[in-house]
Amino acid sequence: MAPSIDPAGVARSEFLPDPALSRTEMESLQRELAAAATFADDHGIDPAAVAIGEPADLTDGLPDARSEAGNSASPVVVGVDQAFLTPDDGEDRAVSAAVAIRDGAVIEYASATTPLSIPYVPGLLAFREGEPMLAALDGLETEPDLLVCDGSGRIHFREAGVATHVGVLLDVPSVGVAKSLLCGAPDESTDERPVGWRTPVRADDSVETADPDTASTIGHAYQSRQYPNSRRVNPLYVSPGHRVSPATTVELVEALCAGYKLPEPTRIADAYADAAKRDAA
DNA sequence: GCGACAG
DNA sequence: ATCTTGTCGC
Repeated sequence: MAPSIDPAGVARSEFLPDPALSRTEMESLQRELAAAATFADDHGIDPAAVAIGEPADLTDGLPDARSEAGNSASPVVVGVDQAFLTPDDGEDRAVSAAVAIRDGAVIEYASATTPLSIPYVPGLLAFREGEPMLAALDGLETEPDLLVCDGSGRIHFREAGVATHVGVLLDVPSVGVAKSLLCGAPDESTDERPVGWRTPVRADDSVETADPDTASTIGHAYQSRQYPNSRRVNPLYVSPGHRVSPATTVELVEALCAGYKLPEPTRIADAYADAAKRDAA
């Protein structure tokens, strides 16, 4: 019997990592996830409402979490990232970090350490890191209005990258932010572009488009940072995870970047994951 | 067979 | 992702 996806995420266990799953099985599960995903706006978040003006100062530790910070009516953006514990003997474990931000301030942190069941395989990242990410998100008291994941969403061979995988299982709007391109082709060369520049990333032969008629732009290359005289920073590759369109995805990421290459939610989650890893080690 | 590949 | 010091350039 074919697995079906419950919008509320009840069937999520079927889409979590399982050492017994074959590559082929994982790939077909991804096709189901892509079919269940929505690559159009269904969130009601105005990018301007989540814009972050000042970057967090991470030189002296993480910012304190203030649960009462910001306007309680403002959208909550949650950044998720991971670090890894690799003992010489024994199993690898993921240290997942989730950081909830509202009006530019951190209102909550949550982390989780989870054993990893399968190795990293390009295209199957979510089956390695999805479970750990969900574990950290489960520890959050705050309900996310938007998830910002490390890695791709729709920019994926089967249009089901980790941002889509997690977004669909939780049925929460999500976007994927990757530092390198998994597949697809940018419309223009991405070399030496100024901050704010963007170009569509279109599906190429390596992408199985669920909807050949409308699917062409699966994400964007977006230049979030550049140095004054040398143009050597690579762009970000952003793509819809779930319930966000490609165009809005770029707008949201642009609003969440505050001077650094990575959007603040993932930048802070990255620092938090490293700190949590230190404590665990 | 060769190439290419998020974290 | 991770192993790692200094170092070149904002």
